[in-house]
Amino acid sequence: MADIDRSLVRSLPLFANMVDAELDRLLARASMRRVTIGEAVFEQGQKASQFYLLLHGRLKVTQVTPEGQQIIVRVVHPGDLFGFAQALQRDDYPGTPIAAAESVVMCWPNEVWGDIVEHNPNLAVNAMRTIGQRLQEAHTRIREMFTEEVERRVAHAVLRLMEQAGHREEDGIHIDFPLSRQDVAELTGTTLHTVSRLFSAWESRGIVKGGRQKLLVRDKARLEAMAEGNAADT
Amino acid sequence: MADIDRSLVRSLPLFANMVDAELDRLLARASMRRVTIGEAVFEQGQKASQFYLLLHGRLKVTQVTPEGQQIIVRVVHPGDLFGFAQALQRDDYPGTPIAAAESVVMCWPNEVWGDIVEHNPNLAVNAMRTIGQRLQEAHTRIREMFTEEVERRVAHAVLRLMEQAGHREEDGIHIDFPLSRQDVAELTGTTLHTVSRLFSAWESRGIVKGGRQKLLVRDKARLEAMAEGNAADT
DNA sequence: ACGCTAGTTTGCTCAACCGCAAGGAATGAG
DNA sequence: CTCATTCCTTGCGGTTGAGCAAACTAGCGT
Repeated sequence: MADIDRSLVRSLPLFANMVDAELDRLLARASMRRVTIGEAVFEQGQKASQFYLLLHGRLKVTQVTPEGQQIIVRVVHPGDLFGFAQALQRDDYPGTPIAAAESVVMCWPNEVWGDIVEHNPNLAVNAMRTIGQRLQEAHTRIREMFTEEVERRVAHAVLRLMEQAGHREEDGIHIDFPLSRQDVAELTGTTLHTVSRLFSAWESRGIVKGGRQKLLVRDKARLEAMAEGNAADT
Repeated sequence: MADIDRSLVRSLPLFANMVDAELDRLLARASMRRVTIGEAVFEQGQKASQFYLLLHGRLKVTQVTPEGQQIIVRVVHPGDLFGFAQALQRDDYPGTPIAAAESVVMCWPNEVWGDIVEHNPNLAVNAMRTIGQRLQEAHTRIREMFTEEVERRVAHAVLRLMEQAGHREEDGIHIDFPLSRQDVAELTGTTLHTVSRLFSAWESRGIVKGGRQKLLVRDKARLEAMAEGNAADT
């Protein structure tokens, strides 16, 4: 297999305090894979044999309920680990990561995980932090679901996406990957109808500008005010 | 400080593969504390200086929204770690654990955590599994919130409590700690009114038997059927 | 350039569930 | 034993947002 360049991953916080030699040893065992839009990296329920790192692109992790309803559990951004099911004491993958944009992932066989933890406790600590943050996020989301109305939830979700995937443009901040109304609905626990209505209302007030699988935030401050529940008139 | 007996914690999965000497060393640095009903072990937002293990009793971890709404993030059962905020890259506690029953907790100063991870990667791995499971749970809950109606959510919550804190009795399974309607509401994201109504309806169908801060599941099968969405007639 | 498909907008209707309000039972304190 | 507190029950509107249906449009392939 072709060598993988160190520089690809060196800047990631996950590998921040790892010496070069160690890093190279890790990369030697990795493989890479391109994933095209709409393709799944692996499938929910499938036996977990590898763990992954997203290098480039964007993934949405979906789960399907027994009744067939689909929801988006989270969005994977470049630099995030995902699919490390065996670290979580289960042998199948709990969700399906689908490419929302052209993506490149890196992966290792499960056995490598044990070695990493043994030889490089630092990395283990980092990984734990990552999971911890994810847990925080999940709790935040639960709290929002419990206590907030749809409009505020959607506002929060958009703000979060903006932070994580926003890209400054001339007339606002653009979310950097194809994102349909349906996606936002599945992220916030509503229907695409409601999301569409909300976006329309916001657009007429000049807060955002929508498009097909596109979203541009023009007035971050007003959006934040709405997320905090300040009755948004005008 | 009085020595803490090894047998107290030996049976916990968290310490499963730790040698006696190591365990003793850990216990030597621990302190213990009794918590009475309604008392908080620590407060949300407070600076995190220690991490904890619940030995006996039951805690409900609450969060308060900026608007003052309270929700129960999770229930801590004996043997669970909690309040290990610094492992999650934050220096304050994200929630307030309140004793729902007379409880006994064990705690260590934060510095111990680093030592543990260094000297005993096994424990770190176990801890990570714990967090991982918690993340799973959170995702399950999110999915339920998104897709299920109140009745099914409450059914699920009750079933989960039953698994984790159920105690076989003559005419059903009793939930082993004081649990008000309000608590259930805060666990499932509804109001106590709705919960009360549901319990009444269930009781009249012989599925559960309620009481003041008490709940007895008489017909687990029917409850499960309801949680799965099978229209519950009769 | 054309049609096709997937994504989007919008209107209408209806049920679930919350909020308010008022009364009722159980537990504990004195 | 009595009172007070806390928890629980139940009724009644009112809203929110889901569900259904139908038209619209941007972009893609041929």
